[in-house]
This record gives sequence, C-alpha cells and structure tokens, in this order.
Amino acid sequence: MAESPETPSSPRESARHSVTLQDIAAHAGVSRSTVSLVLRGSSLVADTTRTRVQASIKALGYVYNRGAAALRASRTFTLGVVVYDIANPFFGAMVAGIDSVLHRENYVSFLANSEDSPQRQQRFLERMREQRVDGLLLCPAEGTDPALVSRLADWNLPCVQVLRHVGEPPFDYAGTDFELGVRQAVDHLVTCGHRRIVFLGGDAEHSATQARHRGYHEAMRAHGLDDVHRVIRGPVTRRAGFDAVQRLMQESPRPTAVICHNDLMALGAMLGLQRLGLTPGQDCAVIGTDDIEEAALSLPALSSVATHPYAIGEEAARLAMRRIADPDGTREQVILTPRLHVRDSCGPCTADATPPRRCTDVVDI
Amino acid sequence: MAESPETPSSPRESARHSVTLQDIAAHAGVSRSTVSLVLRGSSLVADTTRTRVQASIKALGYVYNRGAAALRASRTFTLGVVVYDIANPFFGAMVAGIDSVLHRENYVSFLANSEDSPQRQQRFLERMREQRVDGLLLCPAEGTDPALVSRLADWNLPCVQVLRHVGEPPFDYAGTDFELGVRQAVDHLVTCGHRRIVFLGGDAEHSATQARHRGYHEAMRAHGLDDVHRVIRGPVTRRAGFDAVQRLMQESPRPTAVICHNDLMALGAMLGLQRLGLTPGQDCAVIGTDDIEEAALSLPALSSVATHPYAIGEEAARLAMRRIADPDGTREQVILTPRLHVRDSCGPCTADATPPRRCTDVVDI
DNA sequence: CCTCAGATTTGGATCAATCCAAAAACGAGG
DNA sequence: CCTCGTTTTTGGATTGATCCAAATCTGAGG
Repeated sequence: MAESPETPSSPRESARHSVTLQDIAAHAGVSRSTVSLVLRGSSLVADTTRTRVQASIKALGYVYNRGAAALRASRTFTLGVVVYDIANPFFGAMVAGIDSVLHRENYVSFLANSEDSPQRQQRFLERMREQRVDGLLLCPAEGTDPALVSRLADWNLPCVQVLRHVGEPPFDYAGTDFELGVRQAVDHLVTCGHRRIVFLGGDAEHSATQARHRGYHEAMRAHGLDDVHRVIRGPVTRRAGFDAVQRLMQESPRPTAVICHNDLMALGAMLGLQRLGLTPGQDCAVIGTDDIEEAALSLPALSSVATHPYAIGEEAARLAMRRIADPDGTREQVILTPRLHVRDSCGPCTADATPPRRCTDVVDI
Repeated sequence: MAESPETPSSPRESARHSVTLQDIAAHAGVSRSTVSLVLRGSSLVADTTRTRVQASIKALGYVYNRGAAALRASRTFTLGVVVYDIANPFFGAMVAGIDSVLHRENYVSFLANSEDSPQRQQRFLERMREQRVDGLLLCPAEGTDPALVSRLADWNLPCVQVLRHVGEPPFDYAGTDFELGVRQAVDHLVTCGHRRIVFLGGDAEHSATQARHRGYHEAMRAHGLDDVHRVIRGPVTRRAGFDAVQRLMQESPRPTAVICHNDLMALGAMLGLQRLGLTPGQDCAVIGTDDIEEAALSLPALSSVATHPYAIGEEAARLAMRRIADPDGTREQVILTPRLHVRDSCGPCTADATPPRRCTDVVDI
C-alpha cells in the first residue's frame, strides 16, 4: 500500500482536518483505543504494537489534543496562578519557582495579575473555572471576600493560597514566617544595643502585614521595649521609605534603627538618610525584608530578612500537585523559615548610652 | 412542576454530573441550540427567550465549558506567552501590559519562563500546540533555531515575537528601537562634550544586542569618533557593570562616559565608580537602558533610555489579537520609540579639552 | 485438539459544546 | 383564510479524545 512517506513532520499538515487518533489507528492497523493507550503510556499494550503505533504517530505528525482528552477524562493538566503585582521582582522570582515545578510535572499554567483588585481576581477565577483547571495558586488580592476559599471548595477547585491568606483554616497555604523574620531583625538590633527601633509597615490589612506587626510587637515586648515601640503605616514603596525616614530623623531623640516591610522601602529609607547627610548603618540602622538581588549590591549593602520567593513558588506548586492528586487529603501549611542576612546597613548603636557591641552574626552576600 | 429553586448558585452543585446546556434547555423549555446561541450573545434569539434562558442559567449555576466549546469551534480564547527571565522586573512589567490587554479581550494566557533554554522553550511550545492556543507571544530564547518561526507558521499558529526576533521577515514583532535609543545616548553625550564613550554591552547574539551595537557604532561614526569607539562585551548584570567600569578607570586616558546595555549594568557601573572614590556624572558619565523604577531613585539619579516594557506588552498583545482575527493579514512590526531621560549621572565632560557645555535636554523623573 | 487463564485489543457510548440545514412560528398583505 | 418572506428555533451530526465491558488472541497444560 502506498502509505504516506515517513516524513517526521509533513509540511502540508494544514490540510483542513488535522490528524486524529483515528488516522493513526488506520495507519498502524490497530484501533483508536489502542492508540489512546499508547499515548497514555499504558502497560497493557504489547511492545511490538507500541513500537508500530509510535512510528505511525511520528510519521503522520500527530499532535495530541489535550482539550478533547480533558473533555472525557476531566483532567486538564492546567493550573491557574493569580498574583497581585507581577511587576514586583519578588513575584517574578516566585512565578519562576512555580514554573520550574510545573514544567517537571508536565503541567502548564494560566497567569493573571489581579493588580490587587478583587473584581479582576474574581473575573479571572471564573474564567479558570470555565477552563476546568485542575487547581489554583492564589495570592489573594487585598479585600478578597473571606468566603472565597470555601466557595472554591464548593466548586471542587483545589486552591493553595500563597503569601497571604483569607478565610478560616484549614486551608492549603505556602508562605514565609513573616512574624519570625521581623523578630529576628529586632533581636539582632537589640543585641547590637539598639532600643529606639521603629517599624515602617504597610497600611493594608492582610495576613502578611499583620504577621509582621505581630512579630515586631512581641519581640519589642520580650525585650521590655514597650515604651519605645512604634509603627509607621503607609504604602510599601521606595518613596514611602524615603519620606518616612526623613520625618523620623527630625525628631528628638531620634530612632536609632528602622525595620522595613520590604526591601524597596528599606532602600528608600537608606536614600532618605543619605539625603540628610547621614550614613545608614552608622547614624541609623536599616533592615529590610525579602532580600532581593539589589539588597546585597546597594551602598551600603542592605541587611535584609530573606524570604526566598523562588522556594515559596516551588513549595506552593508542589502542594498544589499533592492536593490535586488527593483532593480530600488534610490541608497543609508550608511555612518557610526566613533568614536574616546581616550586611553593612545595621551596625552597632552609637546614639544610645548602651555600650556599642560588635555584631558578628551571619555575614554574607 | 417542582423545579429546582432559584438559588443563584446552589451549594450542592458537586453532584457528579455538572450542569450542561441540556439541563438549561430543559429548565427553560427550549433546545440546546437556543441556549448555545444565548451564551454566545447571538442576535438571532428573541428577547423574551433570551431573558428566560438567562434566568435558567443563573438558577442552575451553570458554568460554561470552554474546553468543549473549543473542541467544536476550534477557538480557545487562549494565548501562550514565553519570556526568558520572568524574575527580571522588565519582564514583570511587560507581562503586566500583556495581561491588561488580554483581560479586556476576554483572553487568558499560559505563561512560561524559558530561562533562555531553547529546549525548555521547545517543550512549552509543543504543549501550547496540544492546548490548541489561538496564538503565541514569544521572546525567543538565546540560540533559538531561526526556522522556528516558519515552523510555527506551518502549524497555523500565529506568533508575535517580542523584544528579540529570529528568522526571516516578514514576521509579526513588537519591540523598541534599541538602535535609536543608543544613538540618542551617544548624541546627548557628544553634545555635552564627551568623546571617549565606551559601550558596555551583552555577549549574546540576538537581535536586541546587535541593534544596540549598531546604534553605538553608527552614532560614533556620525560624530567622527571612529578612532575612540570601543565596546566591552560580557554578561549584562550589575556585577559586570561594576567590574568593567573599575577596569576602565585604570586606563589612561580613561573614558569620560559609559553607555550600558541595561540599567542593572549602569547601576553597577555607578557603584564601581563610587567604590573608586569617583562621582558618576562628574568624573564619568553613565547612561543606562530601560529606565526601571530604581533608575530615578538611585544616587545620583541615573540617566536612562526608557524602553517602556508595559507598553511593549500591550502592543504585542494587541498585535496578536489582530493576527488571530486575520491570520493571513500582512505581518506587522510595532517598534516603539525610546526616550532618553537625562538625570544626574551624565553631566558635561570635564576631562576633555573640549569646553564643557551646559546640558539642557529633557530633564525629569 | 480442547480448555482456560492471562494478556491484548476493540467498538460503542460518552464527555459538552457548536454547526448547519431544515422546520416552525410569526406577521403582513391579498 | 391563504400565501410568502422573515424571524426563531430545532434536532442530528460532529469535534477528538477516554472509558469500559466484552471480544479476541496467546500459550501452557491436560
């Protein structure tokens, strides 16, 4: 029989009707079902048959139709990912971590940027439902209805919350122990002799902000510094850090250290100090959170609590895979441990009566 | 008849068989086809019927099944997006731009991070084909086979290249005129009296790198500076800028200005100058490319050629929409015009014999 | 040569939508 | 009341895979 030649990928495959299981079955002299089994790597198929079918698949330039498969099998190998600010390098790294795991698992992901708008987020989630994704990774937008998580459960849509969380436990969650991170920062500063330590925090009310504030309050209390503890709330941007620190430095007595909600704020704060002719780490200690690449390279190098976004992404994706495999398994919370990287922006306290001590914690880039 | 109550979204919809067109048809007393027409907003349906059907859709908590629709209609409202470094803030902004357009167009996108690996990219593209996406936005990985684009065309998969491009024209492309950007930088520096201007560029061989080098060479030639023109190639990182500028400053006579492949390099270069006790903008001018947020806030503020990543993302997405609507339309190239933002890092040349001139081009943040 | 268990293979039904040609309903004019 | 041309609605075929129960093929043992 003059069957089509063995061109691995024939150039004229735009022929209206694309190659289907049926075509391969005919070419290989077996049934649709057998071809389907081969495609799914079933062990039911005899080796000789498998080889023959695989040859036909190559010969005809077949392309698997996941949509059609999903229709019957009700599994799509797709995941929805929602973040609220993809332009932020932190999320970039996190998405890279997610992507690396999904790639290994043969999953592919839809990404949406909610811009912290619950409406946008809602619209995307509905679309994800229509696409019949197998699961969701969700960094809930500020102001997300706490009932959302249970609604997703009603929809039978596995959902792992990331970084922030809403609703009542138990839920799946992956993030960092922000509370511990801030505590580490306070502890270190106190060890260095600082007392008047201000926290520059966010004004939003999600779990991640609350955890940081809790960490600050408790660490300060533990060191008996209730009387000087102080939180400034506002946006968590470079400029906010820049402005806030300049206001703080007018006061008397002025703070000897600031801990910032994230590195962008901290970098802004350092800039603010320099603008006043002060030296970060000498006239006022600065510690940031996240440990973005820029932190180690700034001048002076910024001390920062590393929150490992890439690892968070990986953990979240892995958790989603587990929940998809076992939808009724008990919910899990993966909480990574942050780590303070001490650099040049937080030297010993010189302003206070307390004798300056040499700081020799973790020092690296 | 005891029809199900009018709960907008009944809580027990996990009943094995999800609500389908058929169910709505029965509930509303019409046929499947009519419901389908309503869902697709057809004008064929009578208003009274439409209202009745829409009520049933709400009442039964129906969820459209895009997969099933795509199977028949061969349109998925889905796009594949490939970038090579999502952790880079530039791409974050670009993806945000893409997302904003797709959201408006009711499209949803698969995102992959190729990590500049052609293999990873290839694997993702194959998966995209299996998912029957309507189109692709591709920032080709370094080393991508130039034949890829024509292969995608054979697959009937509309593809818009972004930022970089491979293969032979005509193809759809969205990006910035990097050549012009570098030319602007050179022109400005020459106007300020600089002659020994070095370009710190990338070592990769894609279109975006080549365009920058071309811009540099031509501008230098146009100003009769062939004799002093000089390109240093290497990675385009902060550290590379830091190291390169320190080496350059040992020379005699030393360069009076450097133009960098991107802002990260430029920020590194400024840091390198400071490490030597030199002042960027005074002892040596520095100009970067991209104009990332950090540029305006650094100290001194970095002059930079803005490349508008968000806008590039938007344009690329719009172009993809056009190509999907009209697959055989003529290919388009959307090239945005970069704009030099002059700040404090590039003052007049003081080292040369040429009399220093006051620079009064564009000055803003 | 027959039987039977285990290994393979198979065809028809199914998943949830769209397409399309034809049927039904409608309304105006004779 | 009957045409005739619109406007609406409809059912059967179709899309490309999986599921599953039943059919077929093997080869060893009797």
